[in-house]
Amino acid sequence: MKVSKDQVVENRRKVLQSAGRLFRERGLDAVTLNDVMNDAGLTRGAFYGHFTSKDDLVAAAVGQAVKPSDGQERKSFSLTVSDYLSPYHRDHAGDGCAFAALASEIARQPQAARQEMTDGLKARVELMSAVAPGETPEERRHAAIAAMTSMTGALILARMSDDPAFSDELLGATREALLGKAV
Amino acid sequence: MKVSKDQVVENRRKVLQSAGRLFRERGLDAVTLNDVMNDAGLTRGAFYGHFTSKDDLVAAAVGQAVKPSDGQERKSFSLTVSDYLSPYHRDHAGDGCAFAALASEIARQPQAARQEMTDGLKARVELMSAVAPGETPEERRHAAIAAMTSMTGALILARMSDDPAFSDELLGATREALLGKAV
DNA sequence: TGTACATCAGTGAACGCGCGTTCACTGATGTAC
DNA sequence: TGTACATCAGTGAACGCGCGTTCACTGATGTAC
Repeated sequence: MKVSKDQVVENRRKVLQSAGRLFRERGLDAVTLNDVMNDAGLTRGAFYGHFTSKDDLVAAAVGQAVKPSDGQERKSFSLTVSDYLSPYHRDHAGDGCAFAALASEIARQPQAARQEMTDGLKARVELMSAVAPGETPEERRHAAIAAMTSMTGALILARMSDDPAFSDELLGATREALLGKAV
Repeated sequence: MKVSKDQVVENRRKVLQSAGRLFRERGLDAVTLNDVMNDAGLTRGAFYGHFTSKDDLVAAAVGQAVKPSDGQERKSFSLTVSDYLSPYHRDHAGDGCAFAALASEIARQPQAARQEMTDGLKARVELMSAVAPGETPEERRHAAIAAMTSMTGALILARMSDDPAFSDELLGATREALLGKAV
């Protein structure tokens, strides 16, 4: 049955939110359109009213997921790093960093999704450059990039490891390298 | 038709090699058993004489792919980092680092594959600790881990980026952070 | 404002395809004598 | 060493399943008067 215009907007929002969470939790291929639509409270057939294909959904969901949430840009460098490399973040991929959860798969996706994620990463580097250590803007930007690549790699490898102590060690050693032993 | 015992061993080796390369190039889900067997010069039906399932192949291929090749352990720290973060490595995933290519997907695979990769990562950290900078063994081990997480993250994000200049910048800034500006 | 009707978002069954997996068969290997 | 036959790695057709996608239909919305 037809629904109100507001409901259409709300439904699309729910689909994108469900897709963003499920993709980050289980990966792109393991999540079916049925999974996404049911999670959003709709049925399979309604999908093509909102998106033209699964690829289209992936690109839109990634674009949404890499958009920095409010408040993120206000955190200090050391707090950003500590939160990112926390066991909690490792164990909750669904509402965590989209780069760590999806970058490998997005690398093999069509152009649209890659561009969404690339733009999101550039924006994140910009934000982080404002709080990263360094004397000059160039130094701060490079420190921001190095921090992003370190954190993403550490989270990915920590999630892969099936040995909890080793997983913790990966996070800890990476945090030390970025912040020094004191923190 | 039946083949000689030597040929059986050789065929299994070829299948593992093809799987390792194709998985790293295209990801686990995008590679079919048909792809792997054809690449190895065999047909689909022969697969189950060598492995019990695709999951079984994934675990075996990962175990093979993370085994350090000869000569790798003899490289200096700075050469290891420079080679790893090179555009060539970024653009040739098939015979490159299995952690960067597959860790995200292996995290969602059954126990066997995760354990193979975790053991491979532990071994790699050990090897790298021998050449990593630091005064004490603990410092060198932490430096080795920090280098591994940085390099893996940088390669993954550089492969994802659809902007070549930005991709190069990710590699370069990470290399500088690990080796200093001089190198 | 109230009513009649055209619109169209959502439903759920159906389709086609490609995948992992199975299996009856083939014919070269390797063993028993 | 030579020969007959049992073994079994590989073949390729077939199966069943689940996926992305399509479509005829439904019924609430929102517009025209």
